[in-house]
Amino acid sequence: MYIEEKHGNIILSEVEDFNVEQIFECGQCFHFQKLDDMDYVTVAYGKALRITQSLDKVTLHNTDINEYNEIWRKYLDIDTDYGAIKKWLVQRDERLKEAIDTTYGIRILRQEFHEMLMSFIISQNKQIPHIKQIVSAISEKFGKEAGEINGRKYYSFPEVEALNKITEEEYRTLKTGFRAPYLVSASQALELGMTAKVLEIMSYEEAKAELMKIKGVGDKVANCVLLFGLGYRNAFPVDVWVKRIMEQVYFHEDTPKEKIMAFAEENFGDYGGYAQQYLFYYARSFLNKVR
DNA sequence: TCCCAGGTAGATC
DNA sequence: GATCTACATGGG
Repeated sequence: MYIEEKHGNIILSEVEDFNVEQIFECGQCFHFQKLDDMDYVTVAYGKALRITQSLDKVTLHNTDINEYNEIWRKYLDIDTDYGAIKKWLVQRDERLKEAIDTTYGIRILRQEFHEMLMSFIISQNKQIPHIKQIVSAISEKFGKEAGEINGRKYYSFPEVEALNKITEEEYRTLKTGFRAPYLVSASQALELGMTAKVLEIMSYEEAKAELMKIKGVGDKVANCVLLFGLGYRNAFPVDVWVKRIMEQVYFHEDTPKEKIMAFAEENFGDYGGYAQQYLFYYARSFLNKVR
């Protein structure tokens, strides 16, 4: 891969294992907008970024090499060798091949911890379009301006300080329903010093236990936060879709979540998070059509 | 009208 | 311990 700064953009050439549509549509991120085919805007770390792709050329619009190195390089997981990970997973288990061949261009985004915590609490028992809608409503009402692209303003997810001013009633007016008190308890935990820095130095089990002390954070939400917001790439969130696809591919019968998680830990190990995301997106693309 | 959605807490057995 | 259910809101 080559990087150059040109006309106020950062251009990545000869990019491998990268598909901007798959990266944003695969269900890991709720804070983006599709402008056109292979043309997306994402909001993270206080900035809005337009990303376009044509074959193996990826353009990060209106940014520079400093910002790339400080934010987007890690956010887009540029330094991880996905070719090697996919090869390892398929060698380990041939049954992953079809899912990985279909969703080949996913990258696990490194998103902000506090946003992942709040977003995945919102996500429970909700469909992705509605989750996106609530995340952008919260951001527009309580976040800061993160940039203007094609005449539209984008807003970052509120920082901890701003989150703490949101009442349960306000969360309810934002259509979060029964999750409103959960969101309040999560923002209190953030206020009391639960940060990415603190959690990152813990073991996976310790960090997960810490997250699950928050009311409204169970096993699945905790694993999503660990995977997408804290860098624990062994985390394997099991939701209805992952359960369905794992049952179809591996178990051929109704199987408890615990058994699925144990299987993933045993077979996918440190790469469980990657396997999970390939399977999740494949399940949503493929099982939808079969039904 | 009924069922489901990137689930979890609390009750009940 | 392992299951059952209520929980807001929206879409098919």
